[in-house]
Amino acid sequence: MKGEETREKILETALELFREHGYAETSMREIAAKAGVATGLAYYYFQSKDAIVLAFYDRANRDLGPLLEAAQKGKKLDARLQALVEAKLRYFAPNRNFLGALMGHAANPSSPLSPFGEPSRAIRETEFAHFQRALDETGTRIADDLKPHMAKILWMYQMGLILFWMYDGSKNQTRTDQLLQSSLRMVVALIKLGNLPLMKPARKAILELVEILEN
Amino acid sequence: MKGEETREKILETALELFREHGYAETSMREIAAKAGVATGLAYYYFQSKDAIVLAFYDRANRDLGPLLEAAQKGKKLDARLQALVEAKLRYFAPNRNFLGALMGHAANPSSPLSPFGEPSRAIRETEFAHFQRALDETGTRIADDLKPHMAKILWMYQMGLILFWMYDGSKNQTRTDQLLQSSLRMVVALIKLGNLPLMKPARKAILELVEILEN
DNA sequence: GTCTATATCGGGATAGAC
DNA sequence: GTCTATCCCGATATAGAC
Repeated sequence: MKGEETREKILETALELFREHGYAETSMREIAAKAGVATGLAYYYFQSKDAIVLAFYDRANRDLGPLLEAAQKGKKLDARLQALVEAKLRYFAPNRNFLGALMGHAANPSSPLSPFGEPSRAIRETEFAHFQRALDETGTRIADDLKPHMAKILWMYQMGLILFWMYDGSKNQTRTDQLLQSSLRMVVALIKLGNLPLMKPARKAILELVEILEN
Repeated sequence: MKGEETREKILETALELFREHGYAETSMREIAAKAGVATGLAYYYFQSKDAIVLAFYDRANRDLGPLLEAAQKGKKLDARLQALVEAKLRYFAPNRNFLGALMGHAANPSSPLSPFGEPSRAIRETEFAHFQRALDETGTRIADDLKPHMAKILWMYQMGLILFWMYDGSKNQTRTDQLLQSSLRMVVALIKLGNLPLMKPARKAILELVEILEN
């Protein structure tokens, strides 16, 4: 067993243990032992425990490509957005428990595990693109001033939903489903409303916020 | 009363080191050493490193009492809200660096350090009360359906601002100031707008969200 | 009740030999 | 590429001094 195979074996074992016992509760020693390698070797392939998570993000991003592709079929914006979010939640569902622990780092953009940080930039960009595509292909009309930011706004909305889902203690995360339904209606309604000329001041306010948030 | 002094000494030293080197980078051994006590004693007074942070929250809450009191002077809602938020930011400013590291736990309500968790419930409640008071004393009119939730909504808004501030890399956190200005105007405008009868459906949507979020 | 000293455990991470 | 040994950390436990 060499190189890439060993790496894969370690990653696979680590994720298994994360799912079973949680992230913090799983030690590198355990991972190495169960994978049948020395502790040092695990560190040879992954600089840190965090790095294992980044590898997981990376794989998730690759796997999600076709799934999100398939979600881009609806004719209407709300259907697309719902499909995009649901595809993601479905994919991550088996890992929901340990992902929650990781999202603890979400708020800190300088944490390597934060979805807002540098290491996950590439992943984030492909996600923006999916939202952009949903907007474009459904012919959603958006006022010129807001247009360049709308995909990012939707992405942030999605992150909020995912965050909620991770800590949703309700059975089968039914509360997340409710939230998705209600909030989605609101979001789509707001996008439509936002086009009215009389909403210009509101758009300006939102724009101001978005620009401050983006640096 | 020798005990209380030692406790204070350890807490003070810990916060100093947290400010200087960050939370994760400071060890209990260091804290004890610099405080001139045995490691075991630090654990005698604080069950864990986290417990030191909780003690800090606690003291902050006591200290903030009079400061927030003083902020409740404005005649208008926006002035009050701004004063409340600014008082808090001012108080926490010296600890901004290490607080950022702690907020990493913010998203996880089951973390003992999360501002949304059980251990900080008491603190949270007094904060709600301050927002409620600002609403009451400025005679802010709020539709009956939203009324019971408005203080909590404002509290969440404030937490968002604090979160932004903690990771605001701009000089003197000027971007936070901007964000406070722009967002505050929006919030107040929305509260006023929300009273219009034609906003009933919007209120209902918000209410739905708040109720799902509150369990 | 307050405090020191020390031993011990399992954790993340590293160095260096093979 | 792989392993063994080691380091420092947070945390726990304990024995004993005042």
